[in-house]
Amino acid sequence: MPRANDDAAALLQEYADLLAITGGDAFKARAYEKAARAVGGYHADIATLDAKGLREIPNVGKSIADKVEEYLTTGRVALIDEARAAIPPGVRELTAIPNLGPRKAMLLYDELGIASVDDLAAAIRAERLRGLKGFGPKTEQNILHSIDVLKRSSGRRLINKAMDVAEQIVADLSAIDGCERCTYAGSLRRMRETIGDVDILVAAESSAPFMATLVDLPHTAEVIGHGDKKTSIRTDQGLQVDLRVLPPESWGAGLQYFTGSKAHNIRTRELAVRAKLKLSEYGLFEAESGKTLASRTEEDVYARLGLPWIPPPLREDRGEIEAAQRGELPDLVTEADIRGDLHTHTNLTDGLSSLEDMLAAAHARGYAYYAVTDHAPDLVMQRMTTEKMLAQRERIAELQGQYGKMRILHGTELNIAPDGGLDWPDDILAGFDICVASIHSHFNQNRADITKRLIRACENPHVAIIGHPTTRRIGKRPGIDADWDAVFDACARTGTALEINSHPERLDLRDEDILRAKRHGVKFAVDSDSHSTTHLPYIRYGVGSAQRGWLEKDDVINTWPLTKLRRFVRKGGS
DNA sequence: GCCGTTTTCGGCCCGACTGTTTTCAGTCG
Repeated sequence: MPRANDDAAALLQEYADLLAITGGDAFKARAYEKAARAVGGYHADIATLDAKGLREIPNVGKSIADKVEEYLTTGRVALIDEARAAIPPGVRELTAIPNLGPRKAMLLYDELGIASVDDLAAAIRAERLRGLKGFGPKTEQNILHSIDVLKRSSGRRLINKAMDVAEQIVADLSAIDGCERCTYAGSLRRMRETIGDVDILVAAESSAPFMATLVDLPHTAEVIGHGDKKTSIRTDQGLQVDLRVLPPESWGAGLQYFTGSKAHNIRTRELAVRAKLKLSEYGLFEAESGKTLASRTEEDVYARLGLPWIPPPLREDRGEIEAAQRGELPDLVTEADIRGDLHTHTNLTDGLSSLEDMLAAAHARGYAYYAVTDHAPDLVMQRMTTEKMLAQRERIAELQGQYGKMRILHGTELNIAPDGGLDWPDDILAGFDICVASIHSHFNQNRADITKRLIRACENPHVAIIGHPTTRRIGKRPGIDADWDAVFDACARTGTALEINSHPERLDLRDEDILRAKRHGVKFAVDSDSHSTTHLPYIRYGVGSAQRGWLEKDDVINTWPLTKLRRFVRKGGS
């Protein structure tokens, strides 16, 4: 279920944006931004906190605690409502365009009355921005391109947002009398990186109580359609949810049908037709007699088609049918296989939680090992120093053994400079248990330079993992342009793992990249890149991507026992 | 607006890049 923390954080962030747009005190805006981040990543559910508890959240003082409390009791904050009323919502929307910040958004609104992304695109095409201070031809082109990127991703949600909604609805519907089965299907069950709408299935004799409950849920904002077999609603966050209630004997066929993908279902239906059968959401039937052959479970349906059950993340018609027919489906890695997280932060750099809190949360997840990998000095804004790093190492040595048998690894996330160089010289790097190296800037280098840059990082004997390799941010920033086949070759040759970063905004590498990299013999690390204790569970989404990339347990280095992992990290050195 | 102390106000992540400008503002990480 979405925590109140997320809603409050969004509200505080909105107020920070509004302050920045109206040109208020920049430090005040920053204060709200910092508070928003802290509330969003706070370990406790704010709905359970009193005024004093709220004040204990870092960067939350009296004024912001009062506003959060007002939100918790009334559902709104008067001051934020006022600020919102002063600026059309479309103006804030403009700042979602990369390289267009609050000042330019406000200028566009003040000078030209532009109050939406569509307005802006139209204004540029009508050449109305000519002569506007700070906007030249290059900027116009960049904005148009960015709007394009934005549009292409619009309408789809990050997987964690859709998952929160789906899991809450499944819990609500499962509690109703007469509910035999209930789960989510569709692209969410296939663990796609973004979700268009949420499909919920229920197996029950009578549909009415489920339909009625969905329509009356607190987050239901609009009823799109309300029928006997199907009801569709839109949540207050604009996410469409379709509920289908199936007779229990059709559960398996329905689940198979509504899980998709469309391409996979076309293939399974073709198989049916060739066997003189008919496959629908109600079951697998003999074409002539109409006799039901299978429908109660997915396993039955696949078996009657001559196939083993196919895990949903594989159902994209990317060769899974053929592999299933040959009995060569991969034995996919699962979340339970993950023995540790190899890329995480603390509040020593830009994390929100303390070292001790992160370790306690990692231990609670049952990890056998856990790497602390704060940023290194080249990311100047993080103000890391060699002294701070060494102090952290000492502290970790003290804490070793205090979290059951979990081994704490001292690592770092290095910054790969434009020339492929790293923050620290080799003798310092040698002191770490594990080094992740990632690109954080200069995304626009040409393909040849980026490729050389990544390969040079791989060739460093201390770099075990390339973090978020493409640096993309879903819906916000495309990935860097590299000769990936050359990079994958270098990873395989040097024994450098590629990260599958599990943060829902990154999911980097993507499933297609993973499939490609695996063919080069690359190993992978599924990491959370946690900046708060609340981010550790994101690993499930990285595992989802790994499954979509057909990875097995042995492909993922953080499923390995520590001794084997340590051998890999040494890259053939001593 | 928050924080930390120098306990009552001054500092707040800092540097680089881009596209604009003609010396810099805005944006980003």
